[in-house]
Amino acid sequence: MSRKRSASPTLGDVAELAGVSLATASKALNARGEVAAGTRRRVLKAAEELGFQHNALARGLTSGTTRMVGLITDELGGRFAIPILLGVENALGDEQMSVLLCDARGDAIRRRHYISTLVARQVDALIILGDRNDVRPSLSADIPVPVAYVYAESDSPDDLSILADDEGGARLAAEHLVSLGRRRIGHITGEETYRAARDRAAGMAAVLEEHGLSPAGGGALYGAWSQRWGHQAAGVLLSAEPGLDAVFCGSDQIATGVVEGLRDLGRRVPDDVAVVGYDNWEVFAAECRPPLTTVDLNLQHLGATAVRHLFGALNGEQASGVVRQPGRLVIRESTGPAARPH
Amino acid sequence: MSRKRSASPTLGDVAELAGVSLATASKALNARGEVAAGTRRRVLKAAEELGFQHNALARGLTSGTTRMVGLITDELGGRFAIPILLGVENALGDEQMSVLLCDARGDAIRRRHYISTLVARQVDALIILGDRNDVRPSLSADIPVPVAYVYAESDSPDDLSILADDEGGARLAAEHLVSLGRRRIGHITGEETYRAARDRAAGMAAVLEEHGLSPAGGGALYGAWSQRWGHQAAGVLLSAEPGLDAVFCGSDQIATGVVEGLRDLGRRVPDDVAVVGYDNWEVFAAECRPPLTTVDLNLQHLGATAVRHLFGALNGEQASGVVRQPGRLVIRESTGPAARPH
DNA sequence: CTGAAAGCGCTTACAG
DNA sequence: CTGAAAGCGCTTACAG
Repeated sequence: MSRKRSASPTLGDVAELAGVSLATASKALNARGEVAAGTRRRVLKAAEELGFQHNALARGLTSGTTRMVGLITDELGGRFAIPILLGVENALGDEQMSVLLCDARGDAIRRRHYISTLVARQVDALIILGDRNDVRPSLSADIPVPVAYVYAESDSPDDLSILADDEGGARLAAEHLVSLGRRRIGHITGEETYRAARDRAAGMAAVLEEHGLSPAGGGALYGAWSQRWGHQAAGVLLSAEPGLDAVFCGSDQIATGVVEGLRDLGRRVPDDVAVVGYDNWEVFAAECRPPLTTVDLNLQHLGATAVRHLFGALNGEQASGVVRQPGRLVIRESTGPAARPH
Repeated sequence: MSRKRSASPTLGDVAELAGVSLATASKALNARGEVAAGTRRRVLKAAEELGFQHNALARGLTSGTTRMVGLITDELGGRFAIPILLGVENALGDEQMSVLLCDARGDAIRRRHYISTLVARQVDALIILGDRNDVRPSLSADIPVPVAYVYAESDSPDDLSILADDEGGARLAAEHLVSLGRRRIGHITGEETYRAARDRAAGMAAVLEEHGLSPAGGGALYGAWSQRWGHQAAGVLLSAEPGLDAVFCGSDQIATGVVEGLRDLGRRVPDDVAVVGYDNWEVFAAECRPPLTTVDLNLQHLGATAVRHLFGALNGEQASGVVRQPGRLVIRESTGPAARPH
């Protein structure tokens, strides 16, 4: 398999075979219009015959655009990077663009290094993906191409940040529970150091207040982003609030633990207690017994939105500020109509 | 943020500032040795001052190497692509190389298209990632650079395939259970259409036979790669084999369902029944109650191995055939010492 | 040790 | 409509 890179046919070869000049061959292949139909046909045929492919390097050098976008992630292994990356890749594919991927592994030095590597590679634009939704220092200073910050927010108002609406997502969940007639609603979530956790708690608290309700257990229970914590916290919440009739969870993993914990304590889901998750992570949400009603942040769409804005910027449109993209509620059985009317 | 790509300094600018020729500047920066120390210093200083970065396009055009590797995945969203990708990215980063990522989404046309795009972009090598470990038709015919097939096997012996040793991984699990004194060992796994499922079942069956044991329930129970199936199959297996004392599962997801199913039927894990998973997918394996003993296929290492072989090929080493990389057993509480001696 | 020149493979004014 | 020429930013023999 270690064939040497065989001399691939060049535009010169095509021109020769077609009996035209380099310039004409180039114009014909690029459909620049100013070529006779017959000539064009001959060139196309020659290219076809030789299996000609433009050398992207040479093309980039002359045209000034590489049709490559650099994507820097913080933590590819994390849960958020992949769906966003997928959305980016999809959107770029539609435009015949490619993504050059770098994983900074949460290291600032490495991030700077990758940025300059990508710039040296002449990417047309850059996407900087965060693994949590906190605000972070802008990195745009030395970047001569458009940049989009996705998921994590840049602290500079001159930058473009594309964010998921965590507070709004939480509101959807809470409104849903309230509309189902639930009144004693608790919130079990992950680490308080995450803005995601705080935003979701805030969204939920706001809805409860609007409806004149107070949070079951006195407020959000912060802990870890794990099933184990959910399982444990379910017990804690239940002793604090025996009349508990709903729990909104900060993640589907937590929700899975909560559902098990409630079951172990003899509560039926959703009959006694309705449960809502967050993330719509299929392997948890769909496989939970019962399957979870949850909030889908539409991360894939987040990536696509970033690409769209970047294209805008490349076309000279102004691109800065914060775009906050709404999530949606996915309703499954864990909030099925309550058995007990209120 | 939508600054135009400002005229980045070129090598010419550096040469001018340093008062030397283009050629000398190039040699100085590339440490080609044949430059006076003082000159070299001046050039370096000038480069530093201007914030000079080589234009990778121009460099690639003249040097014939881009230091980019194309990576084509089948299904980025799948469970296997990410760890492997991470391993590749890591290994490449050490060599100052970048990865150009394309997701073919399991579409053959799209795969072909991406291959030619990547070749046109002059990648130095290509990695083709499969999302299941089946054998697939070689794609190397039109690829003028070294190619490594990872996770899925190419059907051509001239190609290089880097695979996980699924049968060996299953043997580790089965040997572990037998060594613990378990004798009535069942196997619950995913879809039989997956070679992964068949290989693992075969590895387990071989070990049982070597020890003169026959499989609990009469043989592998094939189903789906889900907790739900695990939960259900646990019941099936238990009625077929009431004396069941161990289950080897085809995935951690399945194992999670099995553990729950056994608990629902009044069996204690590991006291009554030991359970082994597969994948070492942390969010399941570590969060299961009890945490799962499982097989880690070392996927990240698979990616690194592919990169190493590819570098070998770039240096003219012969690179073809199948490399099968062993997994390892991760022991957790789900196989803790049996309470009942046998 | 240094530099002028050719060349990598393309595109794009500019003449004809 | 067609083509000769310059140029993109670099590297690398080759002379000096």
